[in-house]
Amino acid sequence: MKVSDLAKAAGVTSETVRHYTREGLLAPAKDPHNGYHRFDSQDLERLAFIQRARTLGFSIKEIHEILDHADHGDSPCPLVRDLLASRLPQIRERIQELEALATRMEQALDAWADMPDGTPDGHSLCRLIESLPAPSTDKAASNTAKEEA
Amino acid sequence: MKVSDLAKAAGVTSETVRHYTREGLLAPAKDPHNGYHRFDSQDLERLAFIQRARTLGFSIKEIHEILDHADHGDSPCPLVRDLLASRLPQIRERIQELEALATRMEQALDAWADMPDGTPDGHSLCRLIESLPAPSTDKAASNTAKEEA
DNA sequence: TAAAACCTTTGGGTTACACAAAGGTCAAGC
DNA sequence: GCTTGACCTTTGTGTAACCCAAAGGTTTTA
Repeated sequence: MKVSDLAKAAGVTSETVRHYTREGLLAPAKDPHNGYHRFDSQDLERLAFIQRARTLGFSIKEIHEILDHADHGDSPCPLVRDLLASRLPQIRERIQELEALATRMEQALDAWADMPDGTPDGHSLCRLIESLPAPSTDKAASNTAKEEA
Repeated sequence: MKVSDLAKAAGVTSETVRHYTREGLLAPAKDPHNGYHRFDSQDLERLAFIQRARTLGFSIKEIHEILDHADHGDSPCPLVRDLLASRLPQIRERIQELEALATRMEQALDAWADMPDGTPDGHSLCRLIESLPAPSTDKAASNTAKEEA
């Protein structure tokens, strides 16, 4: 199989396949004649494995470790369990943060009715935002607004 | 105030202040003698505004737009409302995804008891992961495992 | 056989900073 | 006055997981 064949079979883009290949998660043979990558059914299984691991929240680097273990004949399962166990509370925490964020957003929208769209007057840019509680200046806390695309 | 003074007053790092300055969110005067940035109380207010906006999930680029509106004498409030309204459902969706992720992780951990830590045999890397449902190869769906640090 | 479709590698873009390096500045103590 | 340490500047690099464009070779197809 060529790149796009594998990509289609797994439901990802060719770019993703190339990315994993660059990162060493997939190690296809190369056709000596034209330099094309040649993937086989094992690569497809491996890619399916990667996709499943991604749905568990594992990073590419972690999946790399897991695959390395397996490639060395060691069971990666204990590693997988440890990673899951340590990641789960972080996910829960992240959910809490996002729920708090959603709540703040809703409250802000609800508060809209009670506040005029004041033109900035040098003291206020947008009262809606300025009426929020000040983010704690405490180093320890505050991880509230991490967003991704 | 110098960089670190402002940073301390707002509870952020000096690097963050410099970052916002580079990005144009803050526009301090420069001491012609030594090239040091000079921030005043308005910059502190502006920085506090930025922090509050961040807690609402706004990106730096969005905050830049909001501030530009205000700097031009226009009320940024309608913009803020539109951004909030369009972002909120995305946050809700993200929460759903993370909850589904947490559930999968828990189920995986629960399933541990029923599965041996098999050494990889060429057919199975880690049965725990391979027993997961296959990620849909459907282009439309599937955005399950976006993680950040 | 020529064009369409696909392959390769290389390099840049995305987010919001953190961090290191190289070099100038400033406050304090001796 | 001078050394030292703390702080300032700009510039460049790294982060996560890809996406996208460019330049140039290959394969397939009409």
